[in-house]
Amino acid sequence: MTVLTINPVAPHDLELSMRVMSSFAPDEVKDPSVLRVAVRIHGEPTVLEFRQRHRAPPVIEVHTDCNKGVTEVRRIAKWLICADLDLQPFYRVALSHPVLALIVEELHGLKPMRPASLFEMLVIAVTEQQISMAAAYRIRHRIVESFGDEVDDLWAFPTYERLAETPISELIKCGLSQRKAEYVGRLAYRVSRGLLDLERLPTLSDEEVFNILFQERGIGPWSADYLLIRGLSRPDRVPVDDLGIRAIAGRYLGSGQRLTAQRVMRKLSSFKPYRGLAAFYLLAYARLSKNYPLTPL
DNA sequence: TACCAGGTAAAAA
DNA sequence: TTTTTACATGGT
Repeated sequence: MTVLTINPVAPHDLELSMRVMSSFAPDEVKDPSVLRVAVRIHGEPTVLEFRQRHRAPPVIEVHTDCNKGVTEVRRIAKWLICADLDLQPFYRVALSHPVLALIVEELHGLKPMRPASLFEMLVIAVTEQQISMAAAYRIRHRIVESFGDEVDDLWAFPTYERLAETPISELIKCGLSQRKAEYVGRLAYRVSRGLLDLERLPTLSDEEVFNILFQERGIGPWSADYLLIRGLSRPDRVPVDDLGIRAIAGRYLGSGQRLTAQRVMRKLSSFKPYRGLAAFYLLAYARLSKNYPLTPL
């Protein structure tokens, strides 16, 4: 058993972040004070357990049975919870806005959580195209339980090598359309052959990442931006065609009706360069509120 | 039962 | 060049 300590950039509220994440992905969380994730450390499926020990300054403890590659464990652990993300500059911008000021106060310390790998994020994006998040989640669940690796009671997401050698017909059996199954198979193949270099993306600018992803079959503008904001936590990126964002921007920043993509960007423009974080906070607030107490402006 | 849900590529006009 | 269409599952 290895235990290591992470000191995230303050503020960081892990339990709040977990509550928001689990509201997006209908995974039953047994103990809300512990985050448990299956990842691969140098290829070996391992469970990481996160607990927040102190609030200010934030201290988070990570437990794992993996006894090799402590450096890699720390890197992935920090990556998963966005430990290095500094929310303060965003908060300073948000506080000057009547609606966001209330929301960032309510959700102080909320950080997005990332999937364990950018390849998983690619598959998440493809599965969530057009269909509901619940339907996409169920399909992904079947993919994970068919081709992933079980560790304790959790599943590590399938490797791209595994999905690259999986027949398209097997992916279709998980509930993907013919087309999406081809996208996933092709992306897995291209990553495994080094034709699509995901490792390089974190070092590139938003536009460079967007242009690389947009060239891939099955990755359109929505998916490219979805990976940028959710997979790479680029704080200014907004998947502007996103139905959820268009609805929530209408509810909190507009008339109540779903906005057009153009109007979403107009409404978010004052949060530059943190438009994506602003959208994330709006979505998170809506998810956590049974009703929607903030009236439209 | 319909219809819509955090889009995309390819066909048709 | 722009517009239309097929597509998969799950919730309401």
